[in-house]
Amino acid sequence: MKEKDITIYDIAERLQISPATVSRGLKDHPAISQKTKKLVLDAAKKMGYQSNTFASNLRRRRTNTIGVIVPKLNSSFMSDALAGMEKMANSSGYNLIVTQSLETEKKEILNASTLFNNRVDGLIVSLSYDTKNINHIEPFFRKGIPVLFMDRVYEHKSCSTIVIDNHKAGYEMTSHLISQGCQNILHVTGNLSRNVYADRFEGYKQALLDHHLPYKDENLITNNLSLEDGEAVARKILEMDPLPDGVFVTSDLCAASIMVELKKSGVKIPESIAFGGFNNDPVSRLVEPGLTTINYKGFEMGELAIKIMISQLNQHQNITMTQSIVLGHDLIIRQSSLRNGSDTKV
Amino acid sequence: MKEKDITIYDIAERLQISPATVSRGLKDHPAISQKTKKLVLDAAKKMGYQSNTFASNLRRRRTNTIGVIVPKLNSSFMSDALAGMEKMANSSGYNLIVTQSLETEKKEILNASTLFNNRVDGLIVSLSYDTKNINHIEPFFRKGIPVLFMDRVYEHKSCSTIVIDNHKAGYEMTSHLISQGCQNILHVTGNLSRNVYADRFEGYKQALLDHHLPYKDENLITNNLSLEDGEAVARKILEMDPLPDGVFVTSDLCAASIMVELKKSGVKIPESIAFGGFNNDPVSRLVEPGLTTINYKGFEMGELAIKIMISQLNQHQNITMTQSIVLGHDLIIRQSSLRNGSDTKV
DNA sequence: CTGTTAGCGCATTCAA
DNA sequence: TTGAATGCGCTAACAG
Repeated sequence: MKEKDITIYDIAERLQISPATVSRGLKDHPAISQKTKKLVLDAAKKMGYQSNTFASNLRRRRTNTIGVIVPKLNSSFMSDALAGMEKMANSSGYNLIVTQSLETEKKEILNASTLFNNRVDGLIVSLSYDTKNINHIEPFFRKGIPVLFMDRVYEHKSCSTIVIDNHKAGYEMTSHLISQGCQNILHVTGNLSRNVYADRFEGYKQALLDHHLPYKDENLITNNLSLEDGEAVARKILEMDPLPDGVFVTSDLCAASIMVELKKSGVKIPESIAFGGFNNDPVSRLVEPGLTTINYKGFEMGELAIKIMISQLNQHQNITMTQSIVLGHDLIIRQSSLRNGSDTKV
Repeated sequence: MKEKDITIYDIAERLQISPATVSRGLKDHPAISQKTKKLVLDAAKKMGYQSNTFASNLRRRRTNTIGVIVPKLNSSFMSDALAGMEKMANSSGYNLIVTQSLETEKKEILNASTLFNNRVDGLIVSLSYDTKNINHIEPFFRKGIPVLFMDRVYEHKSCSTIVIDNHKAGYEMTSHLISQGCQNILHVTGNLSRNVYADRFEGYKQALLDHHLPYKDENLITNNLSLEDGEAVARKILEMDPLPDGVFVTSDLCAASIMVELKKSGVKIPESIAFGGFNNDPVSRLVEPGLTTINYKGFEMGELAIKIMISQLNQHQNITMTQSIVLGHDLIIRQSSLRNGSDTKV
């Protein structure tokens, strides 16, 4: 510390008024004359005053900070969501402390504790792959700190949730593939103990059922949806007899990886195998053929998450109203699934 | 707040000892007997004590928090870098407050001020597109708060920097294209007032010079490197006469977008036009033909940034040693640039 | 409208 | 090794 911080006391002394008045002048306190307010503001600027957020937090018993726990920062969807959160939070005077669980329950628990100690005003969580329960969130409940689950959710009476209709999305994609003539559709997805994958899977099964197609266990493949997993799936597919005629992958990146690998072996897409992905990742536009996908915008979801959180923070603490929001999505049809001209955008 | 927080006073009362002793027991204070330490720790756990970070921060005059300003959270490189930062920070007991400038100087200034008020112990910055100067960082310098620039840097005596050798990378990519027979290479890049783009451009020019090829102003295109920009570039290319025989784009996403668009018009890649990108984005593996690119791993850069920052924080404040790190990169050669078999991996 | 007073919870003197 | 006392900087009561 080369220079000492300027405090409201310094300003008060310089202006020969009380620190309390300075404090009021700095904020938009109703009980302050325009004159002294201007005086204070001018002096503050001239003296290079910077408010000490900690002292203020300590006194006000709130931090204007929202804690975030996500599985991984570096996925297309999550980084979009975070970008949306940051934008909304920032423009509303909130800060974000961002943490990632790296898909492990252990780190998720650690992060929750850190954020709790940091007295975040609210918590936004997207669960890790292997989280079993939410005991680590209990302290927040006990203290009445709003908790919001986003995307990877856990149903709990005192939490808001924000998701898309994954069941419907899964149903739509599968139905679309069926409408294109697919009868033997592989489903490649993530850990089914997470709602997003479980719901999409249910949608997939329901669509088969409604179209009088059999569901087969061997058509379900679960993995981590990485590029490498995609290559492995492609090799697996090539050994199948008969080949599937459609593949529904709940990640565009993984889908693209499978496609590219299959094409190397001469498989025609969509003629032999039609493809559907999920997320509308940029890659879905760039892979060839263009990948049919579910558009599911993270940015807006992030913005909305913060918006709901802030509205909850502004309510009277005792009547916390939780909300369950289902965000819209849409099916974007590209070449990877088009085997005849008879389909329409949903 | 449904329950009141437990404080060290509550523990002290319960144990009939002083708050000071409790405070010592909770930390690893040297002057504390193992016996009372255990007593305190047990009581704390039983009572559900959670330390109040703010009070501690206020008292200790440090926050164990590092502020981060990046242009955009949601780019492949940045989210990787953030993931690396979060991991390293978290495992070292630091929190990250993450903000984005959305490529505008205005928001960057705002964010800097917020982070300053939050008394972050250190600041990591990657500059926005249109930042002209770093006056907004001055308060940090004055107060002796370590500042580290990452990737998009600004040379300043009291800042550490961490970059890759962009000049060399640009040189290598261009040389590689030349070695493949390209003689008329387009360069598509970002705002040249940012070091990363300026340096790559210089490398490009130097390579041309060294290979006795002319540099032409009309072969330089600057834009925001988005998918849409890529499509526009493709249209522009199609109108050129003669067509370029090589394109070096400093973003894989944009490069892929150009390639896809050109292929729609029947341009053969790499036969007619060879391509080189930058960043080793997943898309570079998935686009066809595979995109030759510069591998430049964000995750490690993020980890390293935090590591350096923390080591600086642990130094005595008066002898702050800044570091300038140049991280390695490598050229990954894929089909998009291969027009003969005579090249080797650099 | 402004001033006085009294903590928020913790960590560090200093003294014992 | 422990305790008492103090103040980090700010803001909310309360009083004027």
